Amino acid sequence: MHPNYRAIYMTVQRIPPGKVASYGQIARLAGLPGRARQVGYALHALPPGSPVPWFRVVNARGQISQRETTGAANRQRDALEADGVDVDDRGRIDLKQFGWRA
DNA sequence: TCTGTGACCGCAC
DNA sequence: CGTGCGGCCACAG
Repeated sequence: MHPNYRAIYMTVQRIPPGKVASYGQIARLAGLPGRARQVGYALHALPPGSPVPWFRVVNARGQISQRETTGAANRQRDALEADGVDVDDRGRIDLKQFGWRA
């Protein structure tokens, strides 16, 4: 596995339950400043059933990122609510309340 | 090599 | 509040 991917996955696993982090934030904490896109790519490549809590990663505006199939986004919303995070009908999250401040 | 694409970001309107 | 634009960089073909 690519070292950068490993660093990204390690960082994502540090997000506390009930909190969310942005792609850019993960990139910075993983030692890859400005490479938020690679974080998205790494999560996209993540196999199903992995221990990495990918659902705790949202974009900088506190919204669930939309992808090709809306199914994934819906599953992410469910996972977050099961995690105790409030998500409105438009997929928005209050970062003041649920943002992870490392 | 070169090109198109993308689970992004920040700023200007 | 929303949309658009340039910048970013890894990956696939």
